Amino acid sequence: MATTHRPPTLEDVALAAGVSRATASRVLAGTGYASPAARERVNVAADRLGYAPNPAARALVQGTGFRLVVAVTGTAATVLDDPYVHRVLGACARVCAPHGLGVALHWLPTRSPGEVRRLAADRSVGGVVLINTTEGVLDAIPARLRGRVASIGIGSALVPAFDVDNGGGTEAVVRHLYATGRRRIAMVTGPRWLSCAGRSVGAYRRIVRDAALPERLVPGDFSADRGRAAAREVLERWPDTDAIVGSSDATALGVIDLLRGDGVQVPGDVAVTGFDDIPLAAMTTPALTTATHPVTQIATAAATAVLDRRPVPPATMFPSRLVRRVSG
Amino acid sequence: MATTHRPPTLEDVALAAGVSRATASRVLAGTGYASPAARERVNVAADRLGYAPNPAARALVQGTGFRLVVAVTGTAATVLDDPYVHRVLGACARVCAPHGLGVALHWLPTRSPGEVRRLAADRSVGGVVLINTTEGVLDAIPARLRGRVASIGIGSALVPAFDVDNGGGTEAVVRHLYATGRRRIAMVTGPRWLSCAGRSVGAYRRIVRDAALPERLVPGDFSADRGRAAAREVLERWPDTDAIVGSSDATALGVIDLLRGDGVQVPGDVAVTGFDDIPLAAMTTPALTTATHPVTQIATAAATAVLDRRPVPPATMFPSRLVRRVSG
DNA sequence: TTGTACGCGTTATCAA
DNA sequence: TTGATAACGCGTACAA
Repeated sequence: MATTHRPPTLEDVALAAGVSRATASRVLAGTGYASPAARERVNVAADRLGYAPNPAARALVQGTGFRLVVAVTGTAATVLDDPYVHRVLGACARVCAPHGLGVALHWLPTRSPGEVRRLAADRSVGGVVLINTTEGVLDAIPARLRGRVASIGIGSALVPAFDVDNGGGTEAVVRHLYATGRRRIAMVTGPRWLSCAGRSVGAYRRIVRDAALPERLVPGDFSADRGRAAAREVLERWPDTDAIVGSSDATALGVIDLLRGDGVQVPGDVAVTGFDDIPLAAMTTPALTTATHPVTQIATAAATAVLDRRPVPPATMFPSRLVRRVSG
Repeated sequence: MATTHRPPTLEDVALAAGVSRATASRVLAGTGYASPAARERVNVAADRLGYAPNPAARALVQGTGFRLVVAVTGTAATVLDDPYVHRVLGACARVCAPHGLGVALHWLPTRSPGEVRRLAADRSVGGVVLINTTEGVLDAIPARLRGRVASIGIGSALVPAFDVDNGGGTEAVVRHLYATGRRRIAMVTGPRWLSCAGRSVGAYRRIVRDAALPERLVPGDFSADRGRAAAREVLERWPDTDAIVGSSDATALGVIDLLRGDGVQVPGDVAVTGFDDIPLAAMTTPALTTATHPVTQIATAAATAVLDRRPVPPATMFPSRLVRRVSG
């Protein structure tokens, strides 16, 4: 009873089942031949002993890795401080837990897409989940990683995509503004290099064009500070604007802050919408009208695809759903 | 050039340095004897080859683990969805990265403190960072984990604590309210089982007693919903209250929401303060007066203590600093 | 269908 | 001070 409780090894299981380690391994890994009888005995023994394979040993022999790396593309390492990234990391961690794997966080500089090769060369890396990735990064991914990479955002022939229907979401938001009487709708865009942001801009342009509304675009970068600056720019260039579409909730909050500071009523004078539905979008005053995205679900799906190594469709789209609150 | 780029192993380094694997290991691990000459040659070779030890192999032979587990105590697994937890996870991940380790997320049920033993038994666990831990959990930690556990919150003889000076922070907040003329100050507490919340309550009681103010305590649980309910309770029991101290920012936002819904001016009629300074506390209207905490720094310190295995003081306190904004 | 034997990269033990 | 060598737990050719 006082003996140190060494976790059961494959050897223990094999011994208890009366077979060789090799047979036990084949049964548990589900690969190779094994008689039904042996199969049964091994499974029972493993269950009884509470056997769990040692990921370190497995990683060592297979060179398969024991870490799932969440790799974030961005211009600076500060992208790793983003709450959204942390949320994805958390979801991945929960998927990894039952496999005995850990997760890691890695910055992929926008300017040197080849950096991803270093990840691929690291034998301790079991898989990679890409965030905010670019085509440059996707192109640099070596074939060796095939089946062990997934992207939250755009994908490629090698990399399955798990993405939000940004275009659809933006469309829903803009249509909603139109439906509630707004006719001079401006948009604060996301960073130019991010293609998912491009889809939002595309949707916006399409709708205003079809409805013969003026196109009013101001560059942004998802930050609240830039939102403030953008709002000022909008006010100066087009004083009659009656709605501003933010490309992120932080952007929208920055916009609202500046507007109210200038005595502009929200949503009375100008409606403002966000994008993403961060936890506090519901708590602000006025509560933010925005589009909500199943971030945890998406991250879970991406991580699962990487860990299961089963064939997945090249692109899985997740809905972006309008959340009507007060601001717009 | 087309050869697959196998990462350098210890063997490669030893070969390049003209010594045996054993010597190279001793030099690189910093343990055991080695002549200055050999030391030099090995280090140079390792640098040139860009050698990094394979954590899987190391974990296998030492049984030391390749994952840092962030273990969160709470009544339900949903505590793992908390943005604060994710932030700690992110900080730990950044500390782990250079060591080639991954991080994992684990729920420790409040009701069964012994659960932590399962973590200790898992050989793949290199270390544990505790969040919101209880004395029950601390007591259940086996000695085997000594030096590989750190706690963000309370500690024990075995477990060094990395904590925010909650008492000091709450004191600063309440004193600030007093200094700005508030005399009937209520407090919405945190969950009872969390001892760090207890320190805040203690600080509050001490101050109101010393200043001969009425003590007005309402139980909370850090959530915005509970904040709303608590605010209603305060309004009913003590209608002349002129300040409400929230034990978290979410609580404060819930309080503000209900107050404004009832036509109570914030901070005109009632001042409201939060605690933690979450990213959006600065963006709400009115912007939240709160206490800010270096969460990332704290998590980094805790993770570093676990990974470095160097002796650390039993308790390291981090300051809680008042942030004066608009709400109080 | 099963078992033997080797290798994965590292650390630890021991003899030289 | 150094270098063989034996583990660590697992997967897998290869032989039986």
